[in-house]
Amino acid sequence: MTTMSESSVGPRPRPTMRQVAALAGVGIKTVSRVINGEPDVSPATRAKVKQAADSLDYQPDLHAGNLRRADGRTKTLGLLVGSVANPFYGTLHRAVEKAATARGIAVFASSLDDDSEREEALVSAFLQRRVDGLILATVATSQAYLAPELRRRTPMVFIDREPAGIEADAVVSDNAAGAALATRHLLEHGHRRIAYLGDLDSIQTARERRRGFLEELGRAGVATRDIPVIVDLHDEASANRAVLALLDSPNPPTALFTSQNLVTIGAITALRARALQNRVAVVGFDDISLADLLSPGLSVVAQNPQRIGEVAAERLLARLDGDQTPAHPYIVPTELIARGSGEIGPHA
Amino acid sequence: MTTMSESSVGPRPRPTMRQVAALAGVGIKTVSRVINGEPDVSPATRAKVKQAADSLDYQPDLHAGNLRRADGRTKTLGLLVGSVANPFYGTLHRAVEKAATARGIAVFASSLDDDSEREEALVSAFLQRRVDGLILATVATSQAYLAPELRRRTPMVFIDREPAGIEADAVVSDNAAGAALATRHLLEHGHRRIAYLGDLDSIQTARERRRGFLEELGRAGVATRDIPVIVDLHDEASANRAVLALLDSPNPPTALFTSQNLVTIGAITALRARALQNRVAVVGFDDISLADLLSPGLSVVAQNPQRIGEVAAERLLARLDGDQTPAHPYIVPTELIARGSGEIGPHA
DNA sequence: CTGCTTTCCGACATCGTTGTCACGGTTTCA
DNA sequence: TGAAACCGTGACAACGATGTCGGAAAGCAG
Repeated sequence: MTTMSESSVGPRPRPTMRQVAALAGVGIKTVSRVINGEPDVSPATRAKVKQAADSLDYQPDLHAGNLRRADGRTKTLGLLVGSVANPFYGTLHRAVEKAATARGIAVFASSLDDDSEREEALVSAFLQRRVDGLILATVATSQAYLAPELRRRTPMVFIDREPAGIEADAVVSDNAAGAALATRHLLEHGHRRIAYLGDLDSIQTARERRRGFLEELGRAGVATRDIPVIVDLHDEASANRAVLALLDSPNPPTALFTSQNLVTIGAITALRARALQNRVAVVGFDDISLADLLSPGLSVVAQNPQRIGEVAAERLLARLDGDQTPAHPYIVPTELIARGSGEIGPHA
Repeated sequence: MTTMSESSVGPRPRPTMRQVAALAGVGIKTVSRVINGEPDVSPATRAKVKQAADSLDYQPDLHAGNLRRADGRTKTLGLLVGSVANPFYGTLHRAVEKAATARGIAVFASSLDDDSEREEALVSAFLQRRVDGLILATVATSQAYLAPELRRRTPMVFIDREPAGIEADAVVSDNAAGAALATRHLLEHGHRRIAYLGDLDSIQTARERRRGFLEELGRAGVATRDIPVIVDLHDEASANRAVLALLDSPNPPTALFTSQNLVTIGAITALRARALQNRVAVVGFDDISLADLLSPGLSVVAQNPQRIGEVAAERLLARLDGDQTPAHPYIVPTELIARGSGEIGPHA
């Protein structure tokens, strides 16, 4: 008895075009034409087919169609970022998604978490799903493994870091110029003893920022001999320790340039621990939400993740549309936002 | 002349199993066996095939295989969130992704942006790509349109808000209890005139939070007649204005309960504008990064987006593994984090 | 050497869709 | 009035893989 009632509401298999065709009393190709909005179907037939499809809740199988379709496009794109939980990449992801969705393209997103081991596996997962293009924030030392895919004309845009071992479009912040901007700002406020607190030196962007910092000091004629340059800080705790050590040293810096979010936060915490947040200047690389509500407000060199995402998506879509211009890097400018902490003068 | 050199490095078409088979001198089915690690292939043949596949950079087409495969699984899952740029959903996304990737499942993510018009279209895009399951933070007033899909046994887990019009698993924060928690905290610190600042009343979770607030006041025997309850605030600016108006009123509140991130920030900004941040207590719903670096530190009722993502993924994967238990809601507890702003006593 | 398993492998149909083509029926035009 | 053009439609192969099944070769017992 339950059998009967169950079978009446039980799981209906997902309908195929063939079943829609049978219900509408037409050939399968006609259904295909109606579903895809192709011409040469009489209005009456069209209506019949639409009704049949609706009554069965028919959803065409995009991938089956793709198998046969001439252009072979899956209307799908792969996005590899550091972590989808990182607001920087979240904003970037949103921008990419916006451009993609406008063209009916769905986005696969994956997090790399600085694990170069996973990079190739995740890309392979995208490729097996036949994405139309890739947007990649890579971390491995070389992207040469992508060369065959590049030869197959799979559009590929690198973000955040430039690729090594292959030639492909890249959209990156101007890390060196941004760091120089921050440095000049501190110099202009009278600082000479500016400490540099950097991320892992294995990261290309981290090295770029350090280079920008040192070069700006050089341009200003400041001897870099006595400048504390500390690298390989990758989290809040290590940055905190490093800054405390600096502050407690015989000749502490009058200003800090922190090259990354977590380092910045660790540094601020350390300054507060010594009640020096209003006496030691800080400029951080990368904006932080609520930075303006801190006291003093946090001055930063802000990247523009939204713009990076927009440009990357624009490049990828252009390639998909047949753009054959040579690959080259796109630089997205950074911007100095003064909120207080960077405008503190030097105190003996 | 260029023709020759170009053809040698020119784009090679993506190889198929058939081509790997030809190169290895075996049948196509044997290649299939090797690629999928099936038994009954001699080690010698296996090696030959592997080498051929490598030399062609063969990547199997997951979707073509899927068409024929018995279980019909695409190893793909759809995640619909408010916005991938929102850190709350970013964290949740990361947790879902982690569980999925561990099983070789890729994640499609899409942002809804409170646009109920897009909801059905985005779900349809997922369905046409034959995702194995859905995790959805919905916004439309009814999810009845998903009933046919539910009958087809497509696993589906709702997050953040419970679905309307159908029965399905849901993983949500305990909004009412969390609001009550915040309210009790303020009551215990002696406040009686607590203003409520809420999000759009059309949002289910916002209504729940308001209910929790009012019920807790009721339990404490506080007359709600004179309690300012302001709703339909959805951004920083409107919250700011509302709080300024309250502070300038004849009988201003001694404490604020803000029901959402942006509202909280708008409220804090308003308090600072009147230099009252150390005299009027605030507890916000939802944690904010850097909340502990503000002065006073911001007390909040924190949700646990990571846990929500974990539970949602666990439920979905269990359903994929055949779990048939009846659908029901899972409640993820909230937590009060005291950092200062919520512990300010009432000032006349 | 025969007959039986076991091992390894490939021919073939098939998954759900689209591209090609041919067919019957109107309409149009010289 | 006949040919040509067009419209609406469906039969069929094909896309790249996997499931089924049968068969050749090798191993083994009698």
